[in-house]
Amino acid sequence: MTVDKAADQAQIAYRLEDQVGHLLRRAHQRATAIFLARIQDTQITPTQFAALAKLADVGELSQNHLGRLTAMDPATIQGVTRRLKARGLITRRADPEDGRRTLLRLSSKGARLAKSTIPQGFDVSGDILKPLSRIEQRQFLRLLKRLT
Amino acid sequence: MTVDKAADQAQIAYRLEDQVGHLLRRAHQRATAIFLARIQDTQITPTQFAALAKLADVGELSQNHLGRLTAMDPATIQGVTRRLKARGLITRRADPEDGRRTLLRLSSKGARLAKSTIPQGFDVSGDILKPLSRIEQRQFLRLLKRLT
DNA sequence: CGCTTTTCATATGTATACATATGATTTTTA
DNA sequence: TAAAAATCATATGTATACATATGAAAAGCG
Repeated sequence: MTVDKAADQAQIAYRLEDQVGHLLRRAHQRATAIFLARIQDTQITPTQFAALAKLADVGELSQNHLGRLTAMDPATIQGVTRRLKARGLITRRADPEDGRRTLLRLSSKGARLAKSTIPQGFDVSGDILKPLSRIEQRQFLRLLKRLT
Repeated sequence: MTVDKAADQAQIAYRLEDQVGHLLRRAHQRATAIFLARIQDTQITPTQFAALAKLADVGELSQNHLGRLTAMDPATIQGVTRRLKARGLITRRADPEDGRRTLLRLSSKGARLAKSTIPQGFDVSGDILKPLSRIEQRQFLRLLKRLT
């Protein structure tokens, strides 16, 4: 509102380069590129990695529950888990207590991959934040968390 | 390196929720959702809006140049401009000075849409940053720009 | 000037991301 | 407890995002 008025009154130009949405999109592109460069030998994507890491952490989960924990809607997590299953990284079974649910867990192959890849996840985060000082990194993460 | 070592030695868990890549992905999802909620009547996406805003700012541009200015690779900007053209929001012509290039500009309809929508772009940015104080917003933008 | 390299736009294929619809199942509620 | 509402997984369609390949055209260079 105030911003809008100011833009009208003072003829402030809309500079795409200064808009937070555009900057978030670019930062996300860069983060994805850094991830893929680091992890490339496993042919795993950031979202697939997120699913594996969460399963490694929590154990068995229903598909939609895993989606919620990794910020993927049902349609997206369905595709991600389908590809992980096709690669033999996870196993599926019907939930004996809820006929709607499918329970997912890491296969032994998936568990091995998670174990060997998760350390690289720390490196990826370090690379992404490398342009900032340690103090700035903490500041940034603190603020970023409030915008999710 | 140091982070990695610390993780190995102290058994620091990999918490997806704390990783900057995951947070950037979620923040981008939220930003997109806020944009779409604000702009929904025009049926314009954030990237389409970025292209329109840039054309409104600069005037005529080659397709790949527009892509560079809006952070889209050639394949992506091709799809975006194809859809904008299909909706009559931009016009295309061959570059008389370079046979490889296609020059793009806003149609009168596209110019009208840009003019009426850009003010809402400020509101979108404001909504995205709303969880932060004014000072935190400036801090965040300053740091975010260095991670693009 | 000819040849190599680069750039441009397009095309194809894979992978998110999400809206919407569907059928099965569970939970809620009247 | 029967009907309504919600949840789960799947399916379809549109839109980024990018790798890779292609043919045309321009730029670089020896």
